[in-house]
Amino acid sequence: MTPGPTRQFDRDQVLEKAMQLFWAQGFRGTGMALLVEHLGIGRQSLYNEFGDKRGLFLAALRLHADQRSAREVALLEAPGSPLANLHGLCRSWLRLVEEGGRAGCMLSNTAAELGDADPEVEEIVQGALLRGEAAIRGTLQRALDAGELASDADPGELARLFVSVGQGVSVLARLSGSGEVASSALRSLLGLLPSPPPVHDPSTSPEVRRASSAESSS
Amino acid sequence: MTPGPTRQFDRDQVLEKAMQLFWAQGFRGTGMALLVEHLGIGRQSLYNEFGDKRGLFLAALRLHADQRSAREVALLEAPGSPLANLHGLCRSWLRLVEEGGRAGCMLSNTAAELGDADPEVEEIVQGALLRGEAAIRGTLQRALDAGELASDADPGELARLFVSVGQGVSVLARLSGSGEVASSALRSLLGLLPSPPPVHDPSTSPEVRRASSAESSS
DNA sequence: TCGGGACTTGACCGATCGGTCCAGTCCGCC
DNA sequence: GGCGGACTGGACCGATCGGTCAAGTCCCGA
Repeated sequence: MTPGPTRQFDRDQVLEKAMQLFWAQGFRGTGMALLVEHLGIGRQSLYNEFGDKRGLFLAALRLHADQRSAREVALLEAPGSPLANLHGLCRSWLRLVEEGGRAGCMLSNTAAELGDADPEVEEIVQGALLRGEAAIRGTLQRALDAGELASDADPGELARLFVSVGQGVSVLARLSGSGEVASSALRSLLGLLPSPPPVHDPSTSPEVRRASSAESSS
Repeated sequence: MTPGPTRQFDRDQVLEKAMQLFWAQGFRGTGMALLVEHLGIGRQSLYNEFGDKRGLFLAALRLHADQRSAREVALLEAPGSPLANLHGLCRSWLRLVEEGGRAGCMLSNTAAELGDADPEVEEIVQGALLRGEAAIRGTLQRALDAGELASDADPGELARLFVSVGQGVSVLARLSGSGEVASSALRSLLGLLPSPPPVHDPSTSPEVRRASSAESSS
């Protein structure tokens, strides 16, 4: 139970690599041999640590879900205009499509591959999506309260639309030529929020830039 | 090359069953043994007919893509209000979620499982999505021309939003508790089309009624 | 009537799958 | 210094994978 005397691998690092492999190739598409080869951990140690392949996958999936939730919550609950934060979220999704190298989103990949086959997998994916939905809904609500949205907007339904588009975009991200479709969809989604981003205070990190506004931030 | 003398199986029927199995369980999740067991065809005949497992899968995927495209085009190009047809399309998606039994859409499942691994698979999926996008865009354009849409609506971007939502919804369909999210998203998507369904002639099913001004179609 | 070829059947193949066993190594602790 | 336990590496396991072989059956055309 204690870390043990001569552990030669870093659990977090192993899990991170496993996540990347499962993410790119799916559960069934990633064999133990390949995992052992790339994880920097012996086969037996792997089984000691995670039980079996499914245990490793679940741990990797939970890691991904947590990372993703944390990132989205951080984006959405950043100080400043809630509406601008929603734009930031969509931009981060877009970045995933354009730079993510065809990986898409591990949650949607997993749902598609194993969604109806493994209740525990399903629970993790569902939980992450629900957390995301709640965060988006909260942000929409704050935007509504701040008068940034049309007064008849429904944060609940809009949030679910956001989640669906996010999942759809990450499916499209797995196809080589669909980046344009995905970015178009995100643009369209943002376009239906009443007001374009009313914010770009220089205090936020300079990575959030749109081509439409001045881009020499530094 | 000719159909042969004593063929004991129906190719279309075999392909249909294969499609359902691959649809539900994916390519890697469906073994040859199970296929042979459920397809009503001997193992060797299967290989004679389709070459190998991948050949069978490609044929099944093409069948699915064609069926889907045909159904969507039929829905969208039906006589009557283009806007009403778009509503009909979303309703058909919703039906897939509610009654589809966690299958989702084979295109999105396949994209998630094999999207970046097999160019030919990718081409089929992409082609089907592009055909769907084009059909939706055309319908939106007709709706625009008929004055059913706000004059500043962009059919191209809206169509891509539709496609993305459709894919997203079919991912959510694979999770047990997400039917509500999916239906909410579709409702939200429809809600952003400027005018609620201007059609409900008593001949169509009366399930989609929103509190709005009754308007008889031409 | 009698090949010949399409089709079926089921045994069979090597490769790979996920998972286990075990001998050996190294460390902290008494 | 010696003991015990955590950890390692690699041989090894049965099961299953996708795919093939070969013998047998049946119909069509000559």
